[in-house]
Amino acid sequence: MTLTPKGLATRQRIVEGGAALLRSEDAGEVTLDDVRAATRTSKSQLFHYFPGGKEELLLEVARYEADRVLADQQPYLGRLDSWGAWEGWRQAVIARYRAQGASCPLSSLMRHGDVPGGAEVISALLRRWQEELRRGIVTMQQKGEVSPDVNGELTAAALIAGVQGGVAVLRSTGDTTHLAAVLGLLIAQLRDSRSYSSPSWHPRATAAADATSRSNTGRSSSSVASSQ
Amino acid sequence: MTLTPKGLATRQRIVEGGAALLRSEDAGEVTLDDVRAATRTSKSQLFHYFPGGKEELLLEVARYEADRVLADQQPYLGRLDSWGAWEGWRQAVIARYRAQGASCPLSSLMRHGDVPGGAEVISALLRRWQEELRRGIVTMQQKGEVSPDVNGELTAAALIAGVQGGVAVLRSTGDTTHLAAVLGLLIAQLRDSRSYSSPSWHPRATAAADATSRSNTGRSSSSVASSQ
DNA sequence: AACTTTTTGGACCCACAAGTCCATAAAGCT
DNA sequence: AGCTTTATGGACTTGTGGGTCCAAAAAGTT
Repeated sequence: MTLTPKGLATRQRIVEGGAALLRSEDAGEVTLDDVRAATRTSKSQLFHYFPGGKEELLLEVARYEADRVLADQQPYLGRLDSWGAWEGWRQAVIARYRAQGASCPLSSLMRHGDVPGGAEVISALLRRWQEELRRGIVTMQQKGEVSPDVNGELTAAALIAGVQGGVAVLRSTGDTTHLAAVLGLLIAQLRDSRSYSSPSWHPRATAAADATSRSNTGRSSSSVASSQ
Repeated sequence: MTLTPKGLATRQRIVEGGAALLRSEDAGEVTLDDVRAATRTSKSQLFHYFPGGKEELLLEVARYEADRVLADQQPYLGRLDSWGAWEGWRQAVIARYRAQGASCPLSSLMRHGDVPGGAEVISALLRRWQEELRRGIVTMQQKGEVSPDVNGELTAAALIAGVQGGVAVLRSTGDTTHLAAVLGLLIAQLRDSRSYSSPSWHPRATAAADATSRSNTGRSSSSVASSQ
């Protein structure tokens, strides 16, 4: 069951066509017949290249899209070593998802619990993504642009949540305000951290239970980023 | 076509049963037969009380759940007038969604674009939610606990995005870290804002295009909240 | 060229889920 | 009680979508 060049091309065409469909339609709504029509293939081809049927096809599309997600954030994401790069990244994210508008194929799969391995693809993506952000924060700390007191891991996690939520809101309201706001605020917080001060309370990455007691007397200011 | 008390009760039973199902299963996966079984009703009853069929039923469930979302955040959400209340709110949100775990019925509907009016229910919920948060911020500003320079509208939007994203991540990884982190950070930013300082750049709610130029020289510190 | 393997077309099957229909039971009303 | 309206049960229809199958075309191999 080896793949000839021709077969490989066909397979790729199917994946890309499927991805395109999932960008405009929900995962549960796309039918194999849609894919067939969009890729000018026959039923037997779909099952030939994806013996596991729809599930396997969707999983492959998910992998394909997961790579695109990170790729679309380059070159910024890989080089978060200046405030300009951070702003560029923020804009790239906003632009990407504004353009996409409808429903991103991944969140389609995200909740498609019935696809075994789908959750794994998603969480792997989130891990890679978060790690890139964390490295960006560390880089900024090394350059003295971000306070060493900042917990990079936690802030990266917050940024990930912010992106996901911003995109979720965007998808259901068509408005980029929330996405822009949360990223702007979190980045502003990073930027302002360097200006120094007295954190009476230190961030912990591996915090055990809950930080209910957080009496804080540090003085500081917070700036707020904006963009519609 | 008036509803007798008995009929009303049945109708309610269907809505609640449907909501329960949607809490554990995806909207697209739940069948009318599932609802029928779970609510001990017959096919004809479903169509009797919801002539619009599945669509109308889902919409009704969405409305029902939307109310619950806000209700589950009380009494904190309606009374964000102290840092304790904010922390209580944060904990309530985390607890609620951790307990729910699986998929929230709303996000199920959120992307179910084929349900006319569904998007409206969602965005109405988000608006109400965001407004409550905004009022909380204003209250804190009036009490001098939050800097008047903070843009409440924008910060509330960011919190909404944070919650949505945190929950999204939670749903696909089972981890509350992101949710806790983003809320913790945003609230910490609010708390630290009061400590005063010199915002050279002022937040704007109705900002026109993009804030690419945000040279900021304000001095401040940032604290980071944590919680597993 | 003869033969094997891969690729492709599309008819067919099957399960399942939404929605329809009619008959019957149970209220509600006078 | 007698009549009307509402509530309920469940069989039946219908459309659709995933998956199977077989046969033929196109490569690849010697």
